[in-house]
Amino acid sequence: MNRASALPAPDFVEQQPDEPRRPSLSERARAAVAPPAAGPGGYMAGLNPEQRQAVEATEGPVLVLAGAGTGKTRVLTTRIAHLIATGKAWPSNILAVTFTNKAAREMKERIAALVGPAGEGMPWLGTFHAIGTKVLRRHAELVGLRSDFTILGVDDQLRLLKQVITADGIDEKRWPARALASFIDGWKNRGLQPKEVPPGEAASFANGRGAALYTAYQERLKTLNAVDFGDLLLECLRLWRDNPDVLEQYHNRFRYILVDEYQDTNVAQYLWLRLLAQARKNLCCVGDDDQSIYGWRGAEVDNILRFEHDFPGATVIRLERNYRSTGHILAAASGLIARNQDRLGKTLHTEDEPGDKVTITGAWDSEEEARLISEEIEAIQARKERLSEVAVLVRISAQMRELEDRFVQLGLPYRVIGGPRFYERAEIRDALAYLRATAQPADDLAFERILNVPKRGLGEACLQRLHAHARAARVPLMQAARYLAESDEMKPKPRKALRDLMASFDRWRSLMDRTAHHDLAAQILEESGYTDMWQKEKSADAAGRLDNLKELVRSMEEFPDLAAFLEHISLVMDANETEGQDRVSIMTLHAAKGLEFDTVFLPGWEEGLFPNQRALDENGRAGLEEERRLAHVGLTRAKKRARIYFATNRRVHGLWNTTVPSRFIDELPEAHVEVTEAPAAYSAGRASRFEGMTPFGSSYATPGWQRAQARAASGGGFGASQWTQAAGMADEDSRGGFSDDGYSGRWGDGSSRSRYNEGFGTSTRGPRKGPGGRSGPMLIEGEILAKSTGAPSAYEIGNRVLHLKFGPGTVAAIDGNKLTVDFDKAGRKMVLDSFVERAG
DNA sequence: TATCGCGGTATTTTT
DNA sequence: TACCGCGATA
Repeated sequence: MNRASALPAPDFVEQQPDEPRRPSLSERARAAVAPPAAGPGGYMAGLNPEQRQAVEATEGPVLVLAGAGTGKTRVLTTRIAHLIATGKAWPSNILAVTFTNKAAREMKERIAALVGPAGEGMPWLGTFHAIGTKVLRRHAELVGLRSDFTILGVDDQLRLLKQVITADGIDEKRWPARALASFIDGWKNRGLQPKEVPPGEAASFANGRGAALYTAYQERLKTLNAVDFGDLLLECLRLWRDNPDVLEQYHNRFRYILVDEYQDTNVAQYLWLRLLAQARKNLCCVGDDDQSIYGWRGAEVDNILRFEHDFPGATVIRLERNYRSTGHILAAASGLIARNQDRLGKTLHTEDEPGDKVTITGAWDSEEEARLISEEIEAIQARKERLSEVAVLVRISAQMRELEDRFVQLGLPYRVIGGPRFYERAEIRDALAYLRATAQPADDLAFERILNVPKRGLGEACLQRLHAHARAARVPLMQAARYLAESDEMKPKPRKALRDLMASFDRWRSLMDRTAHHDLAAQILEESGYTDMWQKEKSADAAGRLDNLKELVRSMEEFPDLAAFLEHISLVMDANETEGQDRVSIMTLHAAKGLEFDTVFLPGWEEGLFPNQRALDENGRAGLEEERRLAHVGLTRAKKRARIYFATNRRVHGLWNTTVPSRFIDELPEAHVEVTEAPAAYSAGRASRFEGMTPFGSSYATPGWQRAQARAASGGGFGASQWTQAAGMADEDSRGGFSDDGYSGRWGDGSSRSRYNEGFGTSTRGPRKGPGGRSGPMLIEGEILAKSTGAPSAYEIGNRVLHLKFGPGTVAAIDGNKLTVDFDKAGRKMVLDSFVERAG
């Protein structure tokens, strides 16, 4: 429904690229009727002085350092409105770049709200990649492509690389395609074409074959008329450098350039912007060096740190007034980030009240941590606060599972944000491959992908044969297939399968101009046996996949034809957000950037996990600082409450490890933080306050679960300082040598750390198997009972149901709103009926 | 050609 | 522990 507006409108009515576009009639009429007003009550209303300055400094290079919650997007959108309102530029003269489709969409909406109805405004507002695509499609022939080039997803890219590697006679097991992909991505991020790769780096893959493989890969892409994500920027650079006249067109067109999240730009993007901005120099970059968390993906904090140097005479404006968080939260976050050396430095302040202090809570293990969090959330729920204002932000997705398990048991509604993107999902890419193969018979990658999906007996052997023939005859795979289906080179069975498949493609292709493209898509998925394949599959996510396919078909209606759909699909499809329901959000810290919640839970603040050992090992101080920025991002997501947790024991790759609280905890300014008392329910062991609290505590003779209780009870007894003392030795080491030694023992390799944990069993097969062991099930049972309403269930024994996590199953017994279900895959479980739906 | 079981591996992931 | 990808099997 709002997907229509969610997808950037296909730009069918573009003007000629040569001259700056004249405003359309409606644009002129609208401007005449309702000019946005800058005065009181106008678009400038409510801006603070710095924000206003950022809006009005239209000429020359401008860097807006916008701290978390300081109204960054507001400035950006108002600035665009201002440019338009003052007649300095038409919407089509403004280039506004974002990183995500979501950000682009939001900006579009907000601008529409400021300057007038949506519709044709801002044709050049979009992601780097979307705009790069648009540019390339216009000048494709100048970089050796056709304008209908396809954009490869990561999986296509990997398959292609695998082929390239094997074709070079290299053992793909020793030199995996994934590794090469990350090399190539790295080079592309830095704007390097194959011949520009430093020899030393090229040598590090497959005994010096790196650069050659990169070259071969690029050649394969050109043959296939395809590009990968990196090329969308890289090819623009090549285009503009080799064709000054084309670059000049864009200089004339883009009179003002705005960039969102500048701290996340990589070298290629920097070069891209510099080329475009060099003529008029009206470049406005908005960002926050303290929120740069994508260094590992090629983002260069340096771009923002060097801005004044790169663009001489730049105006730098700092937005430091925070409109989001209460005082203590902001002060805690500021105190933490102040420890970073590589930063331009901002001091956030708020006029809001101090509010609650940031809390720190220690838990015995990750299970208890999940329990404490879920209990707090239940309290929030009981207070009738909205769950959509609550988020749990984790460092790594592996942390999510325990939380999810817990939430499922309690019946707490949650949603996981992130995960695989809609268009990256296997079923979507398969469906797209069918459509591509139908619309573009020369699309070998697409054809190869679906040749044996669903299984039709056309396996590896058949594919090899097709390849051989295609290569020999220099024709696309599809054509080779057609030939082989008629020749007698193949055994009867596969031959018939191939012939049937080709007949199907012919039929679909003949329907293309007679059938609505979305109906055709549905028909293709049906007749190819693809939907059948998932219907037969009994796994938990099969139903979801079928839904996704339906969603895909539905979203096609928004486009005029198949070609238009395929052109835009790879860049703009978003995960279908099931909004509207009141749920707790669980996501990684990375995914949380740009969001805000009343209450934010931050579990897992432990050395090794957060800051992450690997980040430390691989990037030393820079890695540590990026982790610290991540912590800062996490804290600044909170409007009213931020709660930090750490667990003393956590299972890593299946082994139990004893952990030390994160150094970030000790780095928080004490005045704005409090260490929580354990909830009354767990105060049974209060006396044993000093037991079980250190990683090498004396209490290991006590059964695990008892220690957990004691530990929780003593929660308030030891502040950060006590921890520092208790864990002093480990702490010192971990601080000293994060890049090479001391505590370097990689997490999960107990060897070098066991000296801190003598007798404790750093890595065991489960510390909690003592008598009484897991008191868990009992407790859980109790909770389920407590929540049971006793109301008659809507289900009957024998009903087929579908569960969020466990997949399809049959109801075996009913007790109020509790169901006992025999799941096809997961076995017998007891679940709340609100967690299942009827399976058709 | 499909399936089983073994071993290796295990951050973060805007496009 | 859990998953994935590959090689050995039927």
